[in-house]
Amino acid sequence: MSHQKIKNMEEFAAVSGISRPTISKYFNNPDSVRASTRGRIEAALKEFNYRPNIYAINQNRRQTKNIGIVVPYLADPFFAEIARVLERCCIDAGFTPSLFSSHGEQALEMAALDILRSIKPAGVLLAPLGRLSDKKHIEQFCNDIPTILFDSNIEGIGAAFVGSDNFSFVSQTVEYLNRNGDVPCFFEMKNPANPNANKRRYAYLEMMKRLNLEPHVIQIEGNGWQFEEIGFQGALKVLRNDLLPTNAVLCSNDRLAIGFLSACYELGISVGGDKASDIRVASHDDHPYSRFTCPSLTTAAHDYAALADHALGTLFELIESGGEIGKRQETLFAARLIMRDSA
Amino acid sequence: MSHQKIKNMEEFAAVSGISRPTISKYFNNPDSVRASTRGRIEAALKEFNYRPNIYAINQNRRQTKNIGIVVPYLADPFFAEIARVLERCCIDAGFTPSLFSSHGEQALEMAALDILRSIKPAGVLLAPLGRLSDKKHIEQFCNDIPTILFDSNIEGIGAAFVGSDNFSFVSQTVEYLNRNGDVPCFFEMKNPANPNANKRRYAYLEMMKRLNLEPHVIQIEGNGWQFEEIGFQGALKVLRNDLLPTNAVLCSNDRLAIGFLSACYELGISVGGDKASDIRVASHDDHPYSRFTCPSLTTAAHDYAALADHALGTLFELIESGGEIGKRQETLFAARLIMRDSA
DNA sequence: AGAAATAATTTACGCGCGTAAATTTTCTAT
DNA sequence: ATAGAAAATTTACGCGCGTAAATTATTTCT
Repeated sequence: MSHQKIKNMEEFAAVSGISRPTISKYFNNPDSVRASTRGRIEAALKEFNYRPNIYAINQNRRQTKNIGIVVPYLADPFFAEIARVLERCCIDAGFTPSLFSSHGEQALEMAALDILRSIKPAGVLLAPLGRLSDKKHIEQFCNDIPTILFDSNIEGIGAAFVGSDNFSFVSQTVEYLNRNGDVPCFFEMKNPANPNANKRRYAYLEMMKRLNLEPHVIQIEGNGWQFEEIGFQGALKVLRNDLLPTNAVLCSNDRLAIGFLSACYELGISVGGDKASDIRVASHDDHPYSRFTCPSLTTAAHDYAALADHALGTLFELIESGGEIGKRQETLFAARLIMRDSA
Repeated sequence: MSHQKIKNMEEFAAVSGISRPTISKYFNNPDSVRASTRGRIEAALKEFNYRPNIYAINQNRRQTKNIGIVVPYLADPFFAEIARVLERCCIDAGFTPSLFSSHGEQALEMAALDILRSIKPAGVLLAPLGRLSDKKHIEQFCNDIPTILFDSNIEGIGAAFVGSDNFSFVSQTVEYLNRNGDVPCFFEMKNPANPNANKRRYAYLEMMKRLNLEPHVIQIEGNGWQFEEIGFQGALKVLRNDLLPTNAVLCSNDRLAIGFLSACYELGISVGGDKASDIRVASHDDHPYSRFTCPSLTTAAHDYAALADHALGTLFELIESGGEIGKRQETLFAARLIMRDSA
């Protein structure tokens, strides 16, 4: 049964029989006080259930223990998953993560950064919207607050970038599709929001050149983050008008592919890696649902854990070094090919 | 070009030529100062770009402007979507939402509540894990902080509950499946984490009784929040062993249905509302991807906006009334049937 | 045991703001 | 123009904690 309600550190110091500055020291770093003292404090803590006021702490500390995480679109399971891993790592490292989603809108990305500013985070992990981002706004933010960009790069902005090696992704899928003689065409949005999309197109073109094959890029209309719908509508148009130049389709990302497969199904076009199927489809990202598409989707997987580890590791270095980390580094992680039924 | 950096409200008061208490008043409520004064403050604000220190504000205010939002599993697009709507409403109402995901784990749900405690939110919207929740812990939290439960009810806990009328969901889908003579069987997890699952089963049984049909409940193994995988494996087992009692399957939720459809595809079982198909499948939730399954999924849709509106409306009332709102109310929203190709 | 090193205590100030009371200024209505 | 109301100012205190300096107590080592 816990005793009277403890109001502040002063009172807690009184009931625990330890001076307030020592209590304060303990909460900053439990190991900074003698073991016997620590024991007495923790005993009192059990009995009285006191927690320091986080606002008073953060007002006075030079640095908060907050880490901001901003993703462009949280309803995209890819970002939900990466956010989950990042949050966990932050907590394990003794930081308090704050998660924000830009929901695909520039205004909300800016709003998220403004709120982040106000909570004075020790550091921020930002996956920018990409093309829609207000780069000046982000640059100003990065000048004031230690920030590491991930997933979507903006040249020269942020202390570092951690993302995917898009060439690794595309080279593996292209090679795989081509392994038994199919010529892959590339299916993407005409105006992709995410710069990875452009990198993937370049990688596709480069790979086709290396393989001495003629490249075919199919660019569909559509804006925003409803990629499945965009892929679906785009695929309907392409398939109905028989605009598919080859019988192997490489989608820029899994969400487009989900729409593409849905359109194939609707039109009665069989998809699969076997000879009997009309076309083969592969993609990139290993979206959590790519296992459950019909047919299951052959794709290239991110290493979520490695990406999260490295991004946070770099951020912690940055924080500890007081915001100086030397030259801006870009780290890219390779893909792992996931072979399923669609190709 | 902005002038020198303003450090605090004192300095901002100096450069704007207005007294600090008036500035403070302005930030608490811009309409509480005379229009001419407001104009001068906002002019200075443009020029100097000052923002009050949020920690100092929250330390001294009786109430923060924070609202906590906790969902059980953010990688579930249903919760991602509802969180998105809730966040938006909070911001529009002048509050600062903080989003947390329990990631399907009791420990993380408790951790989220503990962090929420520390930021002393004006109110909290909590969608509990359900069966996995530590009810005592949640109850204690609700005793201290104005909290409204949503999606998943815990009897008697929280100031109010806002959720779905599961009978409305199930009655519509059952009736629809039965409209041309099919007898729907009910496909669900044996140990569902979410209490809605149980309500849906009861609703199914009740509806079958009313229609004078024999009910068939298929309960599959599996734990956790990987519903698609659980539905997929469960469906494989059921379909391979020919355990399907009828040719119309009503899944408890769309994520299970996504797995079910994937299994059907893999086994070459045709799904659809037409005569030629082997079975019909329907479900509940109108998951963002249910439009893109193969075939597209007939389901019952939530009214996200109404749910969010009402939950936040109730929370604001609760906050304004100082935590007293009278009797605990439970509000349930009806479903809207979405007819697609799977049934 | 005593000296040196380490840890805890006492004392005191400051962080940036909310807020209350008393006073002065400005506005509104007659 | 003048009284009364409304708004702004002045003054002052407190929130809960970080943190620094000086002092005292405790531990560690020879």
